[in-house]
Amino acid sequence: MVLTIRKPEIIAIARREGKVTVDGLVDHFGVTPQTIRRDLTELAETGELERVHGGAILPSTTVNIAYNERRMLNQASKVDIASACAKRIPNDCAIFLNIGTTTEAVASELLNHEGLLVVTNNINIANILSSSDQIDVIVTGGQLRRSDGGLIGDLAQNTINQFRFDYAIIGCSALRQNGDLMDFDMQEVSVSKTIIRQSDHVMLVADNSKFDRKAPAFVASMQSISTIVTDKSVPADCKTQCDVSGTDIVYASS
Amino acid sequence: MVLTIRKPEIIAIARREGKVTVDGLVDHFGVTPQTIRRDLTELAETGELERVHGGAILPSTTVNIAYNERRMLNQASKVDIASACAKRIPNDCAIFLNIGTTTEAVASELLNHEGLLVVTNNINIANILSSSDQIDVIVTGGQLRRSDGGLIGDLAQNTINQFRFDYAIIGCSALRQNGDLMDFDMQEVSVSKTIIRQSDHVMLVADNSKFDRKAPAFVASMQSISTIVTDKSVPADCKTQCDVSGTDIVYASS
DNA sequence: TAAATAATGTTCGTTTGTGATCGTTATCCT
DNA sequence: AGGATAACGATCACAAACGAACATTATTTA
Repeated sequence: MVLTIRKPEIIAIARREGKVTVDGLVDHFGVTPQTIRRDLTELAETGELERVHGGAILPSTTVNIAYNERRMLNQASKVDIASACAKRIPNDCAIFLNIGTTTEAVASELLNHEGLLVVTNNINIANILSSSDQIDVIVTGGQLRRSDGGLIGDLAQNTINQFRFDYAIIGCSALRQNGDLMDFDMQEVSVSKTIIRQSDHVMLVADNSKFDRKAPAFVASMQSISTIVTDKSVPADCKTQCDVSGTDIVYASS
Repeated sequence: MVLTIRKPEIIAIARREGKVTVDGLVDHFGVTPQTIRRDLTELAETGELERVHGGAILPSTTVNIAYNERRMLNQASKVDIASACAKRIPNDCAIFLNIGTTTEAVASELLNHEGLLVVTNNINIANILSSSDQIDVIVTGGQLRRSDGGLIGDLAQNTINQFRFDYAIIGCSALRQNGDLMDFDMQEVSVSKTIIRQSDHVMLVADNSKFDRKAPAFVASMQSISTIVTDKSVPADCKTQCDVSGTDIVYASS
């Protein structure tokens, strides 16, 4: 057993991207392929990764493939956004993390925070955060939606109602030009509304693609949002709306 | 103790960056590599960091390793027991799966059942069952216990109270010779009691090692158990008690 | 202030992770 | 299918990192 200093970062990349390549890690760490191969072999021996030709992947049992692919969408933007979001969250506070791939990225970025109480209705986030002993995780109950690991239904909502949060990190399916948050799923809408009501600061994490999408159900207007963290410049209409409602806009950069 | 000033800062850096290097700390503190090595060695001895060549990393995996080892204990017996248990559970019914490595094994064996509604307070079980589209999974809320993926606290109990189960599959920390189920954790005891109260059939899964153990908290007597699934023959006292209370004994065989 | 103790720096022999080479094996492409 | 190409694991040499022992400096205590 050798335990290299690169191990945690390799695991983090694998968690984030679902896989790692030898070449990618060579570029990332500036070492030879041989060294990376040794690292991956070790990680495979301890069962933390599964070795494949050219790299390694997450152990197959834990991953939902369709979901994992969606997770890869705009991966780079999501990580940037998540990182910017995590930087604005202090230690020792109570936060809620909602369903969504971007909020999952935020969870990963929060792993080095201390003294957090995190409530979530996303079982993937619970899995991610369970590796930190500095973070108390509370899971809302609810029916498990296999497509994305979300917990939905009355149970979730009732649980959320019992808490007050310093920060809520939420995503949305789509953002209208006027800054309205929209979603596909009615059940999620009522959960999101509850979260917003119970939180001092509401941070919306949304990459640029949300502006091109449509979704039927109204969640909230920009007025409810304290901060929006995104990757590229937001449409003018939305920016105006943010000014009116006093919403901070944070642009993530890599 | 040598480290008075640098220790908290080293830990802080490690938490923030996921790792520390000897060189980096040398620059940071303006001391010699040897001093840093001494610091890191001490931090490693107290388990606060894990030493690697060139620096140190966070010991993030320790909890999971401990649990994984426990899961492997008596693995063969557990699979046998789980298989026998799963065979006695029909399709299209509502069941509860409690915290425990053996109940996790049962979850794996249930993957080919159809039309099940499974409620669980074990996040690992939720992960396992999420790969079947024939099983509806409901997760109780609660605080996530990192050591075993259990969800505990009032939230869990309140959720369970809202359901009635055809079958409950429960484990226990120890079984007394007279057939009393015992547990280590008071919080789990009250959850288990609730489960038993809400279920038509209660199946206890317990490998033989439970008879050799002691645990302080009383969960239930054999009278509450409909079926006990185990691997080897149970002690005479316990068997008598089963006869009295009408508890079926099922011996798993591979 | 002097003695005692702890912390840090220095030196040196030892360990070990890394890179290079090479023969083998898996994957890709026609 | 079968050759081309890339990835792989084993082995070895080397340099960096390591720990032990001792010297030196800071800090505490009497």
